[in-house]
Amino acid sequence: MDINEVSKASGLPASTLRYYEEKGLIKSIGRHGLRRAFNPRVVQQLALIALGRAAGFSLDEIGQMFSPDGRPEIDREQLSNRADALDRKIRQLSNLRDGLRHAAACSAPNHLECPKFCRLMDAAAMAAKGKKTRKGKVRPPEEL
Amino acid sequence: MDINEVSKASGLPASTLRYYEEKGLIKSIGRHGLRRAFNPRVVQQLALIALGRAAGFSLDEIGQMFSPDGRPEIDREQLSNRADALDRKIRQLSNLRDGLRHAAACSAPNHLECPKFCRLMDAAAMAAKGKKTRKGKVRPPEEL
DNA sequence: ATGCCACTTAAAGTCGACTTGAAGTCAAGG
DNA sequence: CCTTGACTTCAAGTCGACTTTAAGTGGCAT
Repeated sequence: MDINEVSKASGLPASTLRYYEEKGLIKSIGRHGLRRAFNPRVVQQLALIALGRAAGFSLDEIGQMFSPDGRPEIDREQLSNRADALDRKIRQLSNLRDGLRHAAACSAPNHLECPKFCRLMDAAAMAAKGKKTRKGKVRPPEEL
Repeated sequence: MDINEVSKASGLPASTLRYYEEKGLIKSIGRHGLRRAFNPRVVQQLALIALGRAAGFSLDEIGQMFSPDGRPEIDREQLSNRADALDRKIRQLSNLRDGLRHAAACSAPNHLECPKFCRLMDAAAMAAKGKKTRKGKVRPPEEL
């Protein structure tokens, strides 16, 4: 597959594919002249990468989870830690969601005066507070 | 409260507070010489802002949710949309977590060949793919 | 009155994840 | 053979959310 085919199949712009290759997340299997040739497997790899991004992992972290040939082969403890981290995040987002849901329904003039809202928000905030002033950005990379 | 007190109470560095004020997310209620003076209410406002960030809102979006004086007057529909988006994300992350969990336990040589892993990953990927924006159609107001 | 120093500002820097631009290469069609 | 244009590289630019830095200010203790 040439880069354009992969681009179409994966939905990612060619520039991103070059960038990912440069970063070592994927690799091309050869060249036709200048042009990269990709193994079709790369498409599934890219799906996995997108998934990792969606889960909030950085490209570097993803690079460490999947060997460049696309096989997820990291030590099971790390895998398990990731799952735990995800679990905590899920719980936090759940509280947040409930808070938003309630805020949308509740008719208190000021949400800050609604005890239910405050309770839910406190729960969500609590989970967020757990981590020390890490300087990572919380903003999710892709809209899901 | 001076900026340092707010900083301690909120856990945010003073530089961030100045930045937020510059962006119009919070405002100081006066000056003592050069130094900003804050109303203690700002601490709760900051908690709300942190929450908004955690929910995936940008600072600009958050800025639009608060009336100029800081009272949350959020459009309920937007709130509800965001809750829905959060919900989809939570489901996706849950699948991902289960996938990781399984990968940590499963002893298949290559996870991509494990049907259970693939199934979970597909489910997670599906959630990501489902909201593909078709051109020509009005895009829903939410975007997480 | 003097000097400390926590605060101030404006501007520049950082970081991740890309995107864009300029300049070059080369397989294929005319 | 020559042009075309999709690809290439490398450098620089962008964006959001801050942080850092350099230079300045002014309340307060001495």
